[in-house]
Amino acid sequence: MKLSRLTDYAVILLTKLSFGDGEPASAARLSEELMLPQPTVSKLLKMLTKAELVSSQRGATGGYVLTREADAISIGDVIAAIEGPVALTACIDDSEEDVCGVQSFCGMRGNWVLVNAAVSDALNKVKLSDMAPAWMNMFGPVEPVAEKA
Amino acid sequence: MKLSRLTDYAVILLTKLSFGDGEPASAARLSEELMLPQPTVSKLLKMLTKAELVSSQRGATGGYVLTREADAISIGDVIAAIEGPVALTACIDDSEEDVCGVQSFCGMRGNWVLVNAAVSDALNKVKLSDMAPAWMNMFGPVEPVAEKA
DNA sequence: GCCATTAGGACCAAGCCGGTCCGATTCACG
DNA sequence: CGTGAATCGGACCGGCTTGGTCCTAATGGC
Repeated sequence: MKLSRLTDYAVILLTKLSFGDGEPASAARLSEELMLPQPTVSKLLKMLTKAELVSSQRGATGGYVLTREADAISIGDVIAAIEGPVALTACIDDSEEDVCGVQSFCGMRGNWVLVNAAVSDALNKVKLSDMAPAWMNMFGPVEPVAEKA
Repeated sequence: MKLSRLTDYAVILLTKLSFGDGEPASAARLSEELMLPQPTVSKLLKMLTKAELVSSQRGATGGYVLTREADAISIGDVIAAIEGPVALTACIDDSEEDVCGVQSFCGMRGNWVLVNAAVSDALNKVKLSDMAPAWMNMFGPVEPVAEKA
């Protein structure tokens, strides 16, 4: 039981953004500074935008910014944004009625909900701000990239 | 974020076994009574055996039996047996050092461990016995299958 | 010795994951 | 106000893991 690397990256991305100075950070910039594959970063930012964890600014000086404070974003939010809602068993969250051919057992699902809630709770307890340790300063808060000219 | 159907089936299987009378239940029998695909059931039982959640008895009157009481088996155990240990991020559990090309961020993983522990804990709190509601008696405790003759 | 049952492998189809691309949109600047 | 460059946005694709099937060998009861 593990979660995808995308989610891992997403947390890193958001953490990085939380150290920004409010100026929109471009996908290219983030990818470079975090040493992550560029297209993947773009895709992630896209997902996070759709989940409204970050807001996007198009155009020349565009980029991405967090929509909320780092302590208002939980790991559960990120996971939900990237991997979909936390639904341990199939027929928990929405629709999908005939997914389980074994309707007779669906009574058991009631108990799954408990497990589900427990996990979600655990996931939501940890905020994004908790993931950023001191060493994050290593990267410096968006220092001017002196490399092009 | 969801877990595989296999795990779901595994829980059903184990729950069913917990209602057995101690007599080994064959894979074919279980598959029939639970209306689950036979080969899949076999595969699952195999996995569960390897994880030592059930013990197998070969030969003519063979079958599978739980190795422990239902209240001594947690959902976390089952998940670990089917989907591998609960390791949310890549480089948490064992070896695999160069999996994350971004070594510099591994400091963040320390916090993942917390999340990991929280989830594991939540998963281990729920025992197999908690998943078996009253209606399970519907199936009856291994009543003689009167259908062939 | 025969039959039922598990053990363990090889094998295959489907779906998701991770990654790459190109087009649509917006702002800066002249 | 027009041009252009830089940005986001969505469509596309290969590859790998997952879910599921099958067959053969080993084992124990009868």
